[in-house]
Amino acid sequence: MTLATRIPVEEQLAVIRRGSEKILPDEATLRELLAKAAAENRPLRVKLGIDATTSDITLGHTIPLRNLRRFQDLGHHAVLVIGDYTATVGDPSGRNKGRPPLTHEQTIENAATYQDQAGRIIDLQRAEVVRNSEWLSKLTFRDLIQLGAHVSVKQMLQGEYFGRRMAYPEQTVFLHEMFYPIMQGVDSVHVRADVELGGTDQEFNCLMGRDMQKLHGQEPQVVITNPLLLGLTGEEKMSKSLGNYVGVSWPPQEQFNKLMTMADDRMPEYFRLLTDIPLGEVEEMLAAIRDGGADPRAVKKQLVTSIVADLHSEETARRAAEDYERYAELRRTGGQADELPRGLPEKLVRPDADGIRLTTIMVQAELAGSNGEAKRLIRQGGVKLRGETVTDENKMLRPGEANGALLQVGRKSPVLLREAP
RNA sequence: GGGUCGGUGCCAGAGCGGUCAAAUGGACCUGGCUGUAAACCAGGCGGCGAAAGCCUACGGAGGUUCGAAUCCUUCCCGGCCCA
Repeated sequence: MTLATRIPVEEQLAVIRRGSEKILPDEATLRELLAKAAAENRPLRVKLGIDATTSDITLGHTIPLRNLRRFQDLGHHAVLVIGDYTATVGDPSGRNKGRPPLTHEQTIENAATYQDQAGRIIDLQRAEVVRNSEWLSKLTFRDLIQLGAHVSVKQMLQGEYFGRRMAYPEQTVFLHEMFYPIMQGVDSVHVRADVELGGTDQEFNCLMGRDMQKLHGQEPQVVITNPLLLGLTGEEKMSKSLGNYVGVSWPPQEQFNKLMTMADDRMPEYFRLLTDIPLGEVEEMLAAIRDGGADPRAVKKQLVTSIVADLHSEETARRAAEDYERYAELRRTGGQADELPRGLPEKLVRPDADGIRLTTIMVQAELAGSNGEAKRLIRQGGVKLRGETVTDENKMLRPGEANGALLQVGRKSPVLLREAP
C-alpha cells in the first residue's frame, strides 16, 4: 500500500517520464504532488479514460495503459474509466469529421471486451474500473447549463481541433461535440483524479478536467500526455482504419509476424514506448546496428519478443519467435521446411468424384475473397501447392490429391489441407 | 425557410450522352529486389464464368433516349451564403 512512500520521488519521475510527452502544467507540480503523496502516505489516484468505440484495441492504446501500469508499480491507484457514455457522443479530437456516435448497445458490447484487453497491461485486481455512464447519464440539462456557464466557447474554438475545423469552409462543428471535453472533465471530478493520462490528442480534453475540478473545489489534476504511436510503416499514427496496426487481442503468432514487418526506423520508438527494456541497453543495441556489429533482424526480434511477451507471456513469445523462423523457412524454401510451425491452420476439403477446384479451396480457406481474386493470385504467381508454384488458374485437385498438401498464398499464413476420410 | 454548389469504387478525386467496371493519387494485394523489414521497381485491384460472355455498380425512385455516371422530374443527405 505504501510503496509510493518508499520510492524516491526522483526515481518515480524518471519512470513516469519514459512514456510521456508532456507533463502539465509542469513537471514541478507533479514532483510536488508525488512528494505530498509520500508525505501523507496516500497513493495518487491516476485516471485513464478509454472510449468504448471499438471492440479491438491496438498497440497504440497500450501506451497510456503502460503508463498507468507504471503508476501502479510505483504504488499508486489506477482508475480506468470506460467511456461507454462518451462514446455515444463521439470524441471530436484529432478528426476532421465528427466521429459517428454509437448506440448504447454497441458501447456496452465494446466495454465488455475492454477490461479483458486492458488487463493484459495493467493489474485489474488493484485497479478501479468504472463506466462514465454511471454519472454522466444522471446529469440534468440544468447541470449542463451551469457547467457551460464556466466554459468559454471562444476558447474552445481557438483550440486545436475545433479551431482547425472552423477554419475550413467545408467542415463544420456540431454543438454536441462541444460537450465532449466537458464530459471528460466531469469524469475527473467524479473520480477525484490526481493525475490524468492520455494521448497528446487528448491534451485539451484533459485540461478541461482541471477546470472542472477547480469549479468543484478540487485540486486540479496533473495531466500527462503520451506520444501517439506511429503505425508499422509510413508516417501515419497507428489506427485501425489505416490498417497499419496490431491488435491487442490478436493471437500471439499474428502479432509477432505482423510486428516483424515494421520499418527499421520505428524501432527506437517502439523500444521506448512498448517495452521496459532499459533505455541504455536499447541505445547500445541500436548503436550496434548502426556500426554494423549487430543484425537488425535479431534486434527487431528481441523487440518484438518483448512486446508479445508483455501481452501474453515469456513462454508464448518465445514460441512465437521460433515459429516465426519456421514460417520464414517455409517461405524461403517454398514449403520444404523440416519442421512445420506449430499450430499451422488446417483446412478440411471435400472433393467430389471429379475432384475440387483449387480456387474453391482458396476461397473456402479465406485465402482469397472471391473466385476471381483466387485466379488473379494464381496468375500473379502467388500460389504454391506442395512447394510448387501453381500456374493453371483452373487447376483441379483429384480426390486424395489435396490430403496433406501445404497451400501457400502470398504472405498469408500457409494452410495444411486435409481430406475427409 | 430562401438561394446556391455538391453527393462517383476502401479513401481522395476526374468524368458531364455512347469507345466507362469508370482517368489519376493514396490504401491494399502479388511478383522482383532485400535482411524474411522498409524504400524502390513491375503488375494487379466489382461479382459469376473453362471461355465467350453475362450480371451488379456512379445517393434513392421514376422519366427522356437506340443508348445515361453524364439530360429531366422528384425524394433523401451534406457544404456555403442569406434569414
